[in-house]
Amino acid sequence: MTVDPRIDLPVPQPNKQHEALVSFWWTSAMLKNVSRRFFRENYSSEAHFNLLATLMKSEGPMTQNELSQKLLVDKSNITGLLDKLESLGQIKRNKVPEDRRSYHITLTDAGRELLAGLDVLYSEMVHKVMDCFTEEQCDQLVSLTRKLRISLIEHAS
Amino acid sequence: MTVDPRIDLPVPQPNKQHEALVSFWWTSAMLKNVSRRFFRENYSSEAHFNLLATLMKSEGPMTQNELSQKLLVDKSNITGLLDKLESLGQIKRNKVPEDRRSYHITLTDAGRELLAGLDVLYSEMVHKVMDCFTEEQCDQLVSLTRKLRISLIEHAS
DNA sequence: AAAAGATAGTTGACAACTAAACTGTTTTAG
DNA sequence: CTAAAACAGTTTAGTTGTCAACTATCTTTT
Repeated sequence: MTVDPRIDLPVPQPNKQHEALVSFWWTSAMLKNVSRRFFRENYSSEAHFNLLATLMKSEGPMTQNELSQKLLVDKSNITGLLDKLESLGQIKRNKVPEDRRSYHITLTDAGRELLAGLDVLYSEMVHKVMDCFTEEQCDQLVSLTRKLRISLIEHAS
Repeated sequence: MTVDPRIDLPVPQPNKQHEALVSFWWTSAMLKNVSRRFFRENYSSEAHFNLLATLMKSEGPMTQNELSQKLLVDKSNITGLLDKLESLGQIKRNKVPEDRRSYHITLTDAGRELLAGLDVLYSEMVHKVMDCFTEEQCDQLVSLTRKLRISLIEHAS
């Protein structure tokens, strides 16, 4: 029984700041891989789930541009994603009378049902993964990552 | 002067565990975007830099398989990446006498020079982004992300 | 020593994403 | 009021990555 080599960083870092950022990056690569496999097993994808969930939880309809900003992806990506989901009958593009350039995107019943199913599995997964974190640790993680977001926006946007 | 909408999470989360994981995910998406732009401005990419840096810091030569595991990407991805870097004269594939299936990958002088240049800019960037974190906060981030890696390996691999 | 299985790397098909150029529509400024 | 600028969404081309099937080599089992 050996220790998984992915637990510790691939190379030593020159100082604590580097170490913290690389540790974060490294973990996010792992989360990405886990997440890809999880959604793949459930015949979906991270982008798909996030899109449906964002639509579900938004108050009022969203435009593609708003979705693009919320989801931190390029708007051209949203176009393609919505094309697919529309053809699967999970969302609808509704013309906006006040602005003929835009669409209001809404979930169909099929979209809502699919999301409901995925949400159960997703919540189970989150619970399993995060169960070893105390409330205080969760709070710390939220606050540290929020700090990092602010810094990223400030120094690199 | 309004607050950047990317600071706070796109949708409210049902509990602290969800919030922590989503906050982490969200931040990692931002870091990814920042990182892509940073390396693109410097005529490189995250994958490119990570590969060179990993080779540089390894003791002894590495095989493609080892690189693939260190970098958490598929081995076929390493093949393509190395093809490009080899054609740019930044790395060399050296036949391994003891195992004729493998190559030992080494940096060329050109590769080392490029990396040295990138490393300066990268370190500046890390310093700028992480300067608002105290040592203690860096430690916390390292320890929380390490914990998350362990949990991800345990519950989802 | 031979057959079966594992491993290193490559290939090809594909998925997810970006960026830049484009179309059509709306807003703003002279 | 009209020209210029900004904006929403699409298209196209290119990048980065996966996965599965494949070749060649090495290891294990018997």
